[in-house]
Formats: sequence, structure tokens, C-alpha cells
Amino acid sequence: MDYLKDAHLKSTKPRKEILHILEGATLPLTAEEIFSCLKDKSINLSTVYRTLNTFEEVHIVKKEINHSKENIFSLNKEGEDSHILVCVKCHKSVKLDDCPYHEANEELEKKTGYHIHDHNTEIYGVCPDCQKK
Amino acid sequence: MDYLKDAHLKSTKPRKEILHILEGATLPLTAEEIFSCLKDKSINLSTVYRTLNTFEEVHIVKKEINHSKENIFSLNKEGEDSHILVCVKCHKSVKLDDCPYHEANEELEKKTGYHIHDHNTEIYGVCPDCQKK
DNA sequence: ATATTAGTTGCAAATGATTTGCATTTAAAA
DNA sequence: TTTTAAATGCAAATCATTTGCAACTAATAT
Repeated sequence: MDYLKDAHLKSTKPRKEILHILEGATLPLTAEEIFSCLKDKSINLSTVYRTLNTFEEVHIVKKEINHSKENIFSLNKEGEDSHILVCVKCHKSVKLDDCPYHEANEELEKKTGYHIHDHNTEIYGVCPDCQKK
Repeated sequence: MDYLKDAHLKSTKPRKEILHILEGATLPLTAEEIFSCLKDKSINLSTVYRTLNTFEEVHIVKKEINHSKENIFSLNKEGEDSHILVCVKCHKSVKLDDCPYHEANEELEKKTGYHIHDHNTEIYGVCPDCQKK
């Protein structure tokens, strides 16, 4: 809740607005998308970028890359792993209920000694519809 | 072997040189890296980019994204899937001998109807060394 | 071999997301 | 209320990548 105080960041208008937008988002957003959602139009795009990067450093948000190589940001809600199956042809995606790689990753940790925390896997394939074409 | 003829692409000097460099590479390379490996220094960087994109379209190369959001290219050798375990802290990576997700993916195909062909997974975690720190 | 032509290339300029320098402002500590 | 380190707005810089266009060349037909 108190993301800013917890991270020892000053509570400013841009930061509060950006947090609010991220809280309302169901999907990760680009900096531009967040920028255009801002009610206070005097906030600068570079402030949005800077804020999002700051948020990432203190783990308030998670930064990923979308299909167009843009950074996309989403609130880093602990324990909210998503596993998405993405069609490489039509880009349609399906949310999986649970991690299909859970057991496999445990095996892998034993074998390699790595502590795996890739729990937002995007799995690529061709969806049933596109297979027909 | 005869990548160019097979793909109905003209056999030009830039293409042959770039192919040669890719054949000698053990890791995926950026366009710039390939460019600086060229013996014929009269070849233009944009030709390298264009060539690599053409190669990708005809599936001669595989295009991926590295940590700095640059495109990296590698020869698309059939049946040479790689599974790399990457440390998110030090970026050290370990090649896995075989796909840890093979069975899990088969399950997933049955469940979803998707035809999965993500067989160059990068798995992220923290390596043993970085866990100590 | 030679001419033809569609596909390639070099060059320079454009693009587009993201970053940065710097002067100004502001939240929070004293 | 004063002080000060941190945050912001603005404009310009970055940097990988793409693109328009004129010149060139490999492959095909003559």
C-alpha cells in the first residue's frame, strides 16, 4: 500500500499518479501508455520514464519487454506469478492456472544449484486456430 | 550448407561473408559484432541489418534479444535447441544438456491445444555464487 | 557471351524509445 | 521556517535499427 514510504521515496504527485494507474491496470503498460493516462498533463514523459526506472530499482514494479521491444511495467505484487502461453502467429495469449514447470524447476535447482525465480514465463507456440491456417 | 540457394536468395559477397561469420560463431552475435568481423570493410552496416532480417524471414537465422535489448542472431540449426540457465545477478549462464520442460510441455500441449515450439528457453535464476553474496 | 531485370547494396537521413544535463522546484528533515 | 537532498520539466542527446533512393550486380532469358 504505502509503496513510496516503504521504499524511502519522496511522495510526489507524478509518483502517486503513476502508482495509481499501475494499480488499476490489468496488463503491463508502456511508459507512453502510462503517460497518456495521466490526469495531470503537466507531468513530463521523461519523469514517467525516470519514475518507472526508480520503481523498478526498489522493486515496486516489474519491468519486462513486449513484442515491439518496448519496456512494459506492472506492479510487483508478491506471489502473483503469471504463466502465459503466447501464440507466435496471432499473438493471442492464454493465462495458465498454474506453473507447468514447477516440478521441472525443482529438479533443475537440485541439479544446477541455481535458485530459479523465473515465475513469469512466457511460453511460445502456435495456437489451435493458427494451426488450421 | 547451401543456405542461399535453398532460400532463393542471390549469392552476394555480403551474404556469404555474414553466413561464414555465423557459421564460426559459438554464441549469438549482434549486427554490430558481425559487422566488425567482416573482412570486406566496404560492406555497410545497414546491409548487415538487412541481410540478417532477410535471413530471419527465410529461417536461416534465429533472432533473439540480449540483455541490452539488442537483437542477436545465430544460425538456425535444426534440432539444435539450447536451454540456457541465466543468472540474473552476474549474467553467468549454464548450458543445459537437455530440455528440462520436455514432459511438461507435452502435458501443456494436450491441455491447451497449442503447438509449443519454444525450445530455446532462457531460464532466469540466481547462481550458487551470487546466492552467497 | 550479352542484354535484361528484379533483387541488392551503399549512403545518408530518419525513426523512435529511452536517457541525460542542467536549472528550477519541492518534499521532508532540522 | 529554514535547509537541503532529491525530484522534476525541458530540450537535446543517444543508440540500435530502419528506410528512401540511386547505383550496382547476380541470375535469367536472348
